[in-house]
Amino acid sequence: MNSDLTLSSLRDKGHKITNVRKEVVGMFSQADKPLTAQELHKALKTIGLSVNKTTVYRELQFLTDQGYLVEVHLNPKETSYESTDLMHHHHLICETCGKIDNVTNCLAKELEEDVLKKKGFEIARRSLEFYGTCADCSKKS
Amino acid sequence: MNSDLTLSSLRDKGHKITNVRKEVVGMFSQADKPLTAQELHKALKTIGLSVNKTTVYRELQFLTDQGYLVEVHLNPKETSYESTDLMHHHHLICETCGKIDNVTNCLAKELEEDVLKKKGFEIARRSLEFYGTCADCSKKS
DNA sequence: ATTAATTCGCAAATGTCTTGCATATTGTAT
DNA sequence: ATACAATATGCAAGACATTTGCGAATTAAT
Ligand SMILES: [Mn+2]
Ligand SMILES: [Mn+2]
Ligand SMILES: [Zn+2]
Ligand SMILES: [Zn+2]
Repeated sequence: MNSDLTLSSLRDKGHKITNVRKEVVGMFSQADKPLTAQELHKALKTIGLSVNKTTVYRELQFLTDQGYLVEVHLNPKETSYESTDLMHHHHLICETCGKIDNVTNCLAKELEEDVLKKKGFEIARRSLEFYGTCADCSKKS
Repeated sequence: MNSDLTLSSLRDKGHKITNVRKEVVGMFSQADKPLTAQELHKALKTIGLSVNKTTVYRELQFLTDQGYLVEVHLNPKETSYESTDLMHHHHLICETCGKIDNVTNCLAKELEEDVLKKKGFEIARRSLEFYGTCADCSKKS
């Protein structure tokens, strides 16, 4: 548990609880994949909370600044975000259907220590994504 | 050698050799880090070849389509490119000074096979970047 | 109910990247 | 050298994600 993305945590830190914040926090708690500003905006509208896109951007900025979310760059078009509460994992991105799956195994620990200490480079964070074809899409071809 | 980014290779494939193409190919051959459209545009201007930014974008698109370059997404702001001729490597990105270094070691292949075959996911390409503080910047702090 | 701090909506601006179209350049055939 | 077809280029216009300014609305505490 990296930061505890909950309303009570936010309240404890003295942050205001707005309708948008409430819903966004809920969505990230339940999300099984990274979410973009556009996706959130649409999802909020769907549940009847019509909010301005700017507000969504500001909320993402806020939650990221507070350490509740991290940016994930899966494509060059738009930034995705996910909760920092999530267990360490990497992404499997199907380039055919777009589905995003997770790998919870960590593939890089030895590599990090071995190679990077030699360079004197202190790793703060890593980004590892696999692009390819998911099982479902493989069958269909 | 993945694709041979040279003028003769381009000629052999029937592609025209323009001044811009000549210089861009040269720049990618010598580059020790991924380059962005903006960086190329500036570099071309510096050597006295004032070309429109659109042309730079189109050249990058062209060389990527032909398999000479690959996109690298180091930050959410802009896309970088590098030659596919380069030896397999990953990036060390210093978040303090912006310097980009390479790691030529690769992830344990077995791990990829082990974990991903279980998911039935066929890996086409992987993206691995480390963000942190380089040796130089560590010393200064 | 007051009030201070924060958030929201709206319009405008940024910056990257793309597209349409007319013109210029390249490589090749004559 | 000339003519031609294919391709590349410049310029203007657009598409879009993301940011910013600012006044109005909302939140939480007094
Ligand atoms: Mn994830
Ligand atoms: Mn590289
Ligand atoms: Zn798929
Ligand atoms: Zn540095």
